[in-house]
Amino acid sequence: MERPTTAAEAVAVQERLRPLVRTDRPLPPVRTAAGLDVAYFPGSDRLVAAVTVLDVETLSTVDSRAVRGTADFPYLPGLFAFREAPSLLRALDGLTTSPDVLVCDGQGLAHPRRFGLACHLGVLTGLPSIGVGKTALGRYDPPGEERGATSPLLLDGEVLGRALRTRRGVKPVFVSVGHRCDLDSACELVLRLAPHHRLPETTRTADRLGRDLS
DNA sequence: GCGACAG
DNA sequence: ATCTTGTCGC
Repeated sequence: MERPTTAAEAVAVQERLRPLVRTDRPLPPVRTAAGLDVAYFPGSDRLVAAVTVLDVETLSTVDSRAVRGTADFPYLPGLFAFREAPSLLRALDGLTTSPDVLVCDGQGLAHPRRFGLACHLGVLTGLPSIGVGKTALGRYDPPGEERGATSPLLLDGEVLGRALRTRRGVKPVFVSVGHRCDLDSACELVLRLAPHHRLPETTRTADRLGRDLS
């Protein structure tokens, strides 16, 4: 991936890659889904990028990879991908198998320039991708309390994702399309991946893997 | 000056 | 993201 030095350069990269995002078709059939997450060493820019690949039927882990690295870009809202994507791409390269979809820890189209981490990783790998954020970027009304309830996630007056209740009475997650996917199939998959907990099993296993090594 | 601000 | 105790609930 390209590695800009300044915020202005990073924005330019996003503007150039943005037209490559495809969201006009539903997610192709999915057998395996990858979870991606990054854990940091306390008080430093050292990190562990972790990827786990799960069988979506059994939710068992069929492949995984973790790599150590550094955050070579500061954390700036809207430029999050430049901090974590380089290491995550190295982790993906180390996998034995190629997952059918990437489930990313962050936003996809729900982004000031419509190019969040999930779009970024999707375009650079060519793989379908979905963004699942723990906090919203944009505004939303609380979805119904029951599991599976959704409400639109709005940014700049545009529907860019959905608040999705994966567990009754628990704060929703925020789903947006990354690449080669539509919002309906993205939410459907996230719900399948999160039968018991708030977050999908993909991000839970990746989070654990990275945390254990940091 | 004030509020917003993925991880 | 990470720093942090106890507490309520399944």
